[in-house]
Amino acid sequence: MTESGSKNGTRVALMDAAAALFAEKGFEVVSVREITTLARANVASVKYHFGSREGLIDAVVVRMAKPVNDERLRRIEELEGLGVVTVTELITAFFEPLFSQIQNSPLSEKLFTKLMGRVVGDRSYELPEEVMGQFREVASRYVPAFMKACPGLSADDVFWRIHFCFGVLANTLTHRDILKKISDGKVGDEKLSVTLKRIIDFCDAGFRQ
Amino acid sequence: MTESGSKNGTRVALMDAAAALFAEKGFEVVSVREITTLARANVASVKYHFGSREGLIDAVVVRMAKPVNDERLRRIEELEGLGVVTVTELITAFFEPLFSQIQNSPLSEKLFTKLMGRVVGDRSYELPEEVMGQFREVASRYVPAFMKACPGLSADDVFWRIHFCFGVLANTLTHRDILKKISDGKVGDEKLSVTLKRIIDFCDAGFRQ
DNA sequence: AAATAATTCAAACAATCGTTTGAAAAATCT
DNA sequence: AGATTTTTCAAACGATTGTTTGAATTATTT
Repeated sequence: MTESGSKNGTRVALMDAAAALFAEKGFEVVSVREITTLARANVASVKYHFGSREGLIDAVVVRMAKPVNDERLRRIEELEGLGVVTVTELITAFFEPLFSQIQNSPLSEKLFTKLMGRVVGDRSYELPEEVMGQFREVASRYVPAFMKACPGLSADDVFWRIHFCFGVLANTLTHRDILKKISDGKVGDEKLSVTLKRIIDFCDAGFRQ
Repeated sequence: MTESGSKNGTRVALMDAAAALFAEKGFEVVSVREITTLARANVASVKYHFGSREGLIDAVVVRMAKPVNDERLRRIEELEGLGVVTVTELITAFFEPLFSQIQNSPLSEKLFTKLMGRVVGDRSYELPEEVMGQFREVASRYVPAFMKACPGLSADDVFWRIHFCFGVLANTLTHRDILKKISDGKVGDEKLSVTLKRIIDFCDAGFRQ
């Protein structure tokens, strides 16, 4: 009944295996048996530790999204404590937490970004209410900040543009391979930090118009 | 053995039903029996007309993507025949064909846009090679045009920014409901043409930076 | 009208799905 | 140590998956 530590071996093994498989193939097409096989655990362990397959998915998503949204909130507070805030700073504070969590993840950079893209963008999967609540809270903090940073923008404008930024992010993270295919292999290989800068610049310009 | 017309009743009924269900739920989670039930056809009709479930998916995707990509090619030729082309014109020529096809679709505007978003953005589904080839062709025409319109941009830059535009589009089309949830129902209800203008403006600014 | 081809149909295929069971094993506590 | 709880396990559950069959039906051609 310990909270964490050396116990929960099977539990985290299941989540790690599930995360890797979800990243590679998507939430809907990975079976419980695939997960338990990769985790070297019994089929029934999913029900025991997470109640159901859905419970496992939710746990994986929450584990990934929680620290990101927490850092988003931490960073906007930090920004607002310093005085006037620019759009560029807000966008950076919104995006960078995604990438700063890569180090803390059991997944490789590639798999982590893919999974994150799926969490943000995968259709046919309903986000857990806990994560939706986190997004709501993040939005409730960032939207007014964006409105203050861009006088003349309505709340509608800001919501839509944040939504657009999400889209850029989600599509970029999961679909670098498609870019490679379309460009005949000429484009798509670069360090993640370079890509992140591209994203931020694009969204920054789009936001400010 | 006629090409089209009053024949192929079951065939198009299957595609219409499948398209509606794919739009609503995603490609991976719709069963053949769901489709055939909605189409009032026999289970075996999918194998008979399309070879397999995959074949049906591909047919639905091709039917949707083909005219859009055709119009994209038509419009860029039209533009280039007129002389100097601006980024805004290119982006518009790239996006509008998506929306001008709504009238020709058996789906409602809402379902059509959702399905289109899935075609562009759904992970865990591999696009048919035919459609990938179309995208390649479209890219091979638009990328040089964008480079000419934005002196100083490399091919890398252009590919990435087109990729970003795709992301904005895909996420916007399928996830208007999420925007509504996050904004507590305050944002998300507006005519499609208004949203399209938002998208174009955002991408236009992002592209030109 | 007879013959041929195209299409539909009910029924069953084997495979896999998520879940459940109840007992064995391991870990923890008294 | 024994008692108690937590965790694992093999085996099977019923349901659903995409696919296949072979005969019945419909449409087309001769």
